[in-house]
Amino acid sequence: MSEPERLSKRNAIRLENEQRILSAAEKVFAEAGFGGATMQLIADMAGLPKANLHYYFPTKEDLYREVVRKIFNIWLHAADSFDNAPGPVEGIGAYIDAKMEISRRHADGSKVWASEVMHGAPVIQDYLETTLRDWTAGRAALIQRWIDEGKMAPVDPRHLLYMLWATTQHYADFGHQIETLNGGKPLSDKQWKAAKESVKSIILRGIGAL
Amino acid sequence: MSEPERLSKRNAIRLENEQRILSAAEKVFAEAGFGGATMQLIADMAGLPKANLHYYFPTKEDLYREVVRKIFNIWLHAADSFDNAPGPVEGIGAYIDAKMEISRRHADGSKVWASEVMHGAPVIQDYLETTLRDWTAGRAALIQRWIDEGKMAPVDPRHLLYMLWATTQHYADFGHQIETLNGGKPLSDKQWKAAKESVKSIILRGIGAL
DNA sequence: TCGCTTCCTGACCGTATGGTCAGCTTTGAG
DNA sequence: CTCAAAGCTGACCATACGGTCAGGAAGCGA
Repeated sequence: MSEPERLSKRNAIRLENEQRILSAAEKVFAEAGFGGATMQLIADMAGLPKANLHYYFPTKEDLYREVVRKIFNIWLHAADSFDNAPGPVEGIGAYIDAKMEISRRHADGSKVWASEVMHGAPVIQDYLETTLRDWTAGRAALIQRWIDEGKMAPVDPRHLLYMLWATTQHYADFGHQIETLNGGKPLSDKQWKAAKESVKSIILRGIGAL
Repeated sequence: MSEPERLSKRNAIRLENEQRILSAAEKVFAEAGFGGATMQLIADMAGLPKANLHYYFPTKEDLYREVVRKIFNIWLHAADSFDNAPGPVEGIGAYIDAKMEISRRHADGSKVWASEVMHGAPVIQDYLETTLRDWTAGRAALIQRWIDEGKMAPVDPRHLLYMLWATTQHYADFGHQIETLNGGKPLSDKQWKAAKESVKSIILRGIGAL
């Protein structure tokens, strides 16, 4: 995060293994939930002995917390799309694009995040009350400004944000359902593009920004 | 389901206990997920000895399956709002109302459903491939008809349906997040009404039906 | 009342899981 | 080259969990 990290063999090994473990954990937690996931399965998937997992992450909860933290940061970063936008069409449009891309590229992480929140956010409640609360207040204010400037219809900024989160996240969390309804096949590139366009056009028109 | 069920004391006891168990199970599964839920906890919450649970529902999976089936039926029933509607404003509007009400009244069930789908629908895959697929095809056709009749803009019916599911379900599944962002308090009656109106107005305007 | 069925439950069991640890190997600074 | 620190792991442990079962209590048709 801060230091450039001299790449000694030790550091390389550490990074490599942590990465393998986190990656495997994300998948297993997404597929089975926290309670259903087992350290043994994560270890197998990472190609390491179980005891080695506990060397890097002392407890299952520590590992889980790290996975959640990781996706939360990706999630927050998508907010950048919002900034420096002259109006809702660019800002919200870019945000939808970014979040749809996250749903596609980080489907497992998204599921872990959804699961965590659904179960009452036992390990990231503090993030919700600080970082997320601030983030939300900031964006709501920005949306309100756009409304005041006549760039969009007077909708409740909070509910608009919830709608953005819901619609984009849905393509990850309910991906299996969508896939089933798509004849059992994952959405193609073309279909993903169509999904993005659908969401954008309905919402942007819905808030009177088009 | 079929017989009027003579209400002998036995039947009464059976119904009462099954209800208590299903109700407790819904809550526990929603809070902890399938893997994290324990029969002991469900038993305690239902006020019955654990062995009694296994008398009514032989395995944890049997119990879980029943909980999922129950919410799925409620979910499907909301579809009735769609029917006999002269156009999208009435049909989709009523559907949003119905699904928002489900999110409010059956938040636990909604979470269980979401969890089930998120984890690949291990126990209700067949429902997705039959009942849900048919349901979706029917509604998509209805929406297409409305488009052809010029009652709304030409949007992709599938993605519109996904959007309806996502936005309404969000208020149940991510209820904890919304509550946190609402100062830690559940949405009031007034706020729920505002949520419904926000969703309806954005979507109906978004599909050019207003 | 009889006798069969349903309902109920404490005690028990096998297993899987999260986690520990002693002792090994590898790395790299001095 | 030395040796302390970091990395690694097979074997092990305590616990908690899903599920079983023998045997008792309650309901109820005849």
